[in-house]
Amino acid sequence: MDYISLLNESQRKAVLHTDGPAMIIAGAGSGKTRVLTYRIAHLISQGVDPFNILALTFTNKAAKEMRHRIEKVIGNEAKNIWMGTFHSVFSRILRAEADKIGYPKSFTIYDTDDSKTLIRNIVKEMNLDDKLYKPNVVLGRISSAKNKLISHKQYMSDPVIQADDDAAMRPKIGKIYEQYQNRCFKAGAMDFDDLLFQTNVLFRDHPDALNKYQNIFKFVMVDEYQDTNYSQYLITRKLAAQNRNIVVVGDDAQSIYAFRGADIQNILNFERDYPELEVFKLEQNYRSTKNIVNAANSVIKNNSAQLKKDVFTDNEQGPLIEVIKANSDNEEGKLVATTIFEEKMNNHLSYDDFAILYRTNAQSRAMEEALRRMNIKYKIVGGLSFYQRKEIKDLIAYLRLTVNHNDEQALRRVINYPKRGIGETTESRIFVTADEANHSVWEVVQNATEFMGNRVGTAIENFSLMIREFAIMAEQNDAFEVAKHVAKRSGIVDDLYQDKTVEGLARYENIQELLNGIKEYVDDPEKEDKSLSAFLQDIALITDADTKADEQGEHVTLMTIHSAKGLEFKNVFIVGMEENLFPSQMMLNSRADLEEERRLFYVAITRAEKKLYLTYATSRYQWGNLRACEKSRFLDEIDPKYLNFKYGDSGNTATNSVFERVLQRKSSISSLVQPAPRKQAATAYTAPADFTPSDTSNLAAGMKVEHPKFGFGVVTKMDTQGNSSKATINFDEVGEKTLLLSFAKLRIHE
DNA sequence: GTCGATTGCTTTTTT
DNA sequence: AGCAATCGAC
Repeated sequence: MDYISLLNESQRKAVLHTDGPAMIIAGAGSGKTRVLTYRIAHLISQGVDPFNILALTFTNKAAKEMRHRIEKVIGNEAKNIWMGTFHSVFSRILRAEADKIGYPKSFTIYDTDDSKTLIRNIVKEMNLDDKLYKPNVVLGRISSAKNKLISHKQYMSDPVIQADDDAAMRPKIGKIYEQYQNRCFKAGAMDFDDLLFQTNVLFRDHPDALNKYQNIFKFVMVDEYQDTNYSQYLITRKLAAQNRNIVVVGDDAQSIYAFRGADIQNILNFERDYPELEVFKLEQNYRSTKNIVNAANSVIKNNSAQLKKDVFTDNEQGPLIEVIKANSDNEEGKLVATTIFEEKMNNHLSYDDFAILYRTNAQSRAMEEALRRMNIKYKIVGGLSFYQRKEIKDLIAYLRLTVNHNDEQALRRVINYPKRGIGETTESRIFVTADEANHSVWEVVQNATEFMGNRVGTAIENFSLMIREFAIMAEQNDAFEVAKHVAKRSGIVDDLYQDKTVEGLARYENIQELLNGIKEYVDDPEKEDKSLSAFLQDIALITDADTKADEQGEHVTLMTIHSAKGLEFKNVFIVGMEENLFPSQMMLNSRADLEEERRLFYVAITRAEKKLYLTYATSRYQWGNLRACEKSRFLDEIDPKYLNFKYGDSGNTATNSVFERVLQRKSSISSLVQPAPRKQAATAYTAPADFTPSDTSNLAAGMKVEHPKFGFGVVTKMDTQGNSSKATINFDEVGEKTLLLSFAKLRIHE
């Protein structure tokens, strides 16, 4: 295959560069993936062994796609390339080298929920204020420390960090970090950040291991380099230290993961580390129309910190970008759905040609509803994935515990599910006992009758025997056989089968689906290791995409802008273009944050090939009540000559776009489309800041009271039974309510 | 120890 | 509005 002729000049130069470090600055839609795949193909055609190539991507999806494309060029050999996300590649390596750093070979990978639960437990055990030490905040601190390779020891001895935490009124985070790390270690578990952190530890403390992988990975390639953090940067630097054959591809304008520790500094570091570096710039966009490319450029221009780059396109001018204003989030959904329907019909398109992008997952709801109402098939990427469902996590927890008996989070999850009379008290006693007697938790579980009462002790020991049985079975059988057995024997299947509600049935089916998935996994001829342990390792790193997105007929795609990175669609809707939503409220505090938000907008715009729609609503439901919204500042940053305002506030003249027609139709059947009048204000009462509940022991009928949520009202009836009192109160706004005085916060007036 | 009710928190993005 | 953690009652 003569792939060279398919490339433009700068692409070709980048592909033909096979020796020494290089950086490819690739603008959006400039054929970055094409360059990467062809470069790998080229290396192999030059005689490089695919086993010596390491290609790191940011998502599983990207890895899969690239492998697929390389396969097309060079055939089966592509399978032998080391390709995957940082997390998946290095978890494989850690698995092989685990004993060197003191972890079990089949260590567990804690997902974010596991981490948060563990932190919650630790905070409780340390008797700290859980209002202050919220799992999210604490995990965030720990995570960013790990991404900078700061261990808990360093964390605690660093005066600057300590000062930060002190100032935030959270001086104990270092202590929590230490506890957290110890507990993970004892449980034989790594969290996402550990996969990278421990890889660094491995390479730091075991030069032989480092050397081994340096020799394997003679050629290193990193995609989306702008999104790597320090920990990842250091791994690649170490791996490439000997051969110096490292090529990174990135676009600083598309750096959108600073919140996860990604650091633009890595690009600068890169230039410093490799003075002999060659830089290639890919500036021609092949994806989008002129209007879209230019609009994107006019947006990103507002950022101060950018590498110099000039993205242009030879594509057609294309239609203007439509800006659509709606009155509510529901109307926004309707307008989007209707427009998609009309566009598809008029232009003989497929629903596959449409994507709806939003800033936050919560926005999908209104869109889904509208699409469903119009019978438009859609698919949501991301959000709560299959593996996050309770019943799935339950079964997985059994499997995890089977493979790793010390997995604390898994044990806690299933020791009393299905119910076997091991309650909360007993559970914490297990852990306390383990701690005091200096045993592992599993030792206590196995010999529970020694430590606790006979009845509960037997229950626990029976549980441990069951897990042992699973483990023995797992030595001889593949993941599917074990999982099938576990699902039955554990009682999960029975438990779900009892529940005849719709949701219960769905849960039952989900278990079946998981089992099917495991079956598929073991039947996959490309998987060498079909053990339960290997399976668990694999799925721990699967998040959203991979789950057969493309198989089920044509559909509109819905996702966050973050998950849309690297993808492209003919028609793109960016919805929720409102202040405090996009840009997000949380990102308005610093210039750096706002610029990241703007890059995110840039990414969103450049997903579109042919036509782009930007929509916003003037009101939207948030936390259960209606809020007025203002249109996003980002809309004003696009040069208006690329825009076509619709239904805007500035009374523009009619044109014949699909959208206009939609609106006209809308007004003619307004009774159908108008959102039902909402009761406002009634529930929107918010207590004044100085609200303090009164002592209600002398409350009596006729008194005027104020409730933080229901507002003002008059007590109409008192009802005291024993020591619990109920008051019936007629509220001005929400009518009569009966409240338990021991609960209700009431302020007595007059 | 379990169940149902109530509170209060969430929403930024992901491996 | 929706969910999880918590609380109170049986």
